[in-house]
Amino acid sequence: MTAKVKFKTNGSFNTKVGKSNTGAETAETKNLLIAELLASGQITDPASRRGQLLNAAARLFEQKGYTATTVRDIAAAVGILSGSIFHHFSSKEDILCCTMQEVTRFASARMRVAIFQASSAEDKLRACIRCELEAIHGLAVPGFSILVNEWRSLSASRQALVLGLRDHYEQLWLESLSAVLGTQRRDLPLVRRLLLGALAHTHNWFKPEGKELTLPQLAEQVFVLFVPQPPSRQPTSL
Amino acid sequence: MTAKVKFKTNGSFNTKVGKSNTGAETAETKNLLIAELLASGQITDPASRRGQLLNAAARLFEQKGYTATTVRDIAAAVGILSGSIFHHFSSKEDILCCTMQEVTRFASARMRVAIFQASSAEDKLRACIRCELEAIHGLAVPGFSILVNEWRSLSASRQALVLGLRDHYEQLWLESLSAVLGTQRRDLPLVRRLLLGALAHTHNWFKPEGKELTLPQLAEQVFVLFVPQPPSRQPTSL
DNA sequence: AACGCTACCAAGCAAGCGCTTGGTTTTCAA
DNA sequence: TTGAAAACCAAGCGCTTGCTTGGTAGCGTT
Repeated sequence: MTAKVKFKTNGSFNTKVGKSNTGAETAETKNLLIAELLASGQITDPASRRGQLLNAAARLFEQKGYTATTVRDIAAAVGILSGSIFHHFSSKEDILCCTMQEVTRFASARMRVAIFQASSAEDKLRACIRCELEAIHGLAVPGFSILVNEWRSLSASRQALVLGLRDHYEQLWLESLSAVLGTQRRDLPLVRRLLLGALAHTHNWFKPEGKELTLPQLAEQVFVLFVPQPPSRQPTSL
Repeated sequence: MTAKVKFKTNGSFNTKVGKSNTGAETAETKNLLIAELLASGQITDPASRRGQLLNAAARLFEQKGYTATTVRDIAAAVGILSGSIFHHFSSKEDILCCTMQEVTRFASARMRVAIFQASSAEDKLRACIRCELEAIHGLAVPGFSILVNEWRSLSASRQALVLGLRDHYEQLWLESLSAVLGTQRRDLPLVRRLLLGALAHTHNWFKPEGKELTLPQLAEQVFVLFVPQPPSRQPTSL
């Protein structure tokens, strides 16, 4: 279950990165990431039928919601009939569960790489925030928002399957937070939950294509708000 | 549309309040609030059939979700048959829309009273946070969470109906925030959205009946985190 | 007493749902 | 070339859904 996956971030991903440590990864590094996950058996080949179905499901569940998406929709998206789906998945809920698992694995790996590429502790946290925002708004991890929105659609037993993978993701956050806010702070889990909640909720109001507030700007604003700034930078009215 | 409702908070609600300005209201003040809203025609009489249906729908939508709740469920909850519902509402979506409107009106009025009862600007903001948390976790405003969770289930035209009422609610937040953080801060709308997002997300992890972290404690933690504290209270490692 | 109105019941319709079944095509290794 | 497994189609089953229809009981007004 808790397979010990040693991800090869040693020299593969930090080659093409220049000075912008908190920047988004290139398309090449993304493909490299997918190849790595594919080789380690963590995700399904997107070229296979099963992979096509999972990608289509992720997109449809994100757009229309789980219950509003029919198995006929998913099947039609890849050009097969609805009945044929059940040669790949045992049920509709199974599709949702598998989608969530692969999305979680991909998002975790992506964040791990982003943290690795950043140098300072502050930039690592910035990378996390930016990573999360990009995922939430569909710019990097298709289907990421269903992890929040469709959680209730999953039965308790299947929730447990995804929850195991989610632990690792949240651990990455905790480490990044503690490196900036200090390991002795006892409210780190609380801060992490509030921060992730604030980020998740941007899904309802922030539009990344807007010119007024770009995603990197939003990320920096969030960083400034959650991390106590040194008084030299902070304009105080006292 | 934007009816100017002059709520009589002059002397009705601040009589029974002692020193705990950020505390929850008593059952009496809640009933008074309902009576006021009922008299001003903002909500339906909970004793009427329509009111019973709206309350049942709010509870069921919150528990099971909109699509998972059938009109037969709602009808059975008040002891009538499913077909009879459509003498009170035009459609199932109409039920959701009306529920959201009344929930929004009630939550707005409740927050207005809480703000009024608090004295200092800091305590007014604390009251807002506590109000929101109590609403989110079903302790004060049944059906409040569907405003977030089931927003997508509403068509755009009906969303507009609820959105108009929501504006007022968010205005209350902005005023409370600006009174504490300063009116000159230009990121107030952003802070409000991040704060509301963080609070909304507590729905997924915080359990108000837990002994380890009570709701008032959580509210205070959130307040401390979002409002820059004076350096005397803030333990700095520098 | 007759009326009209509201609220409700009993029954069911049309549509859509997840999923099954039996049979056909495709794939690919031996 | 052959055989078997995997992948898929065509059809539809059983069920649930939101909603409709025709009729009726109750109630207050005139």
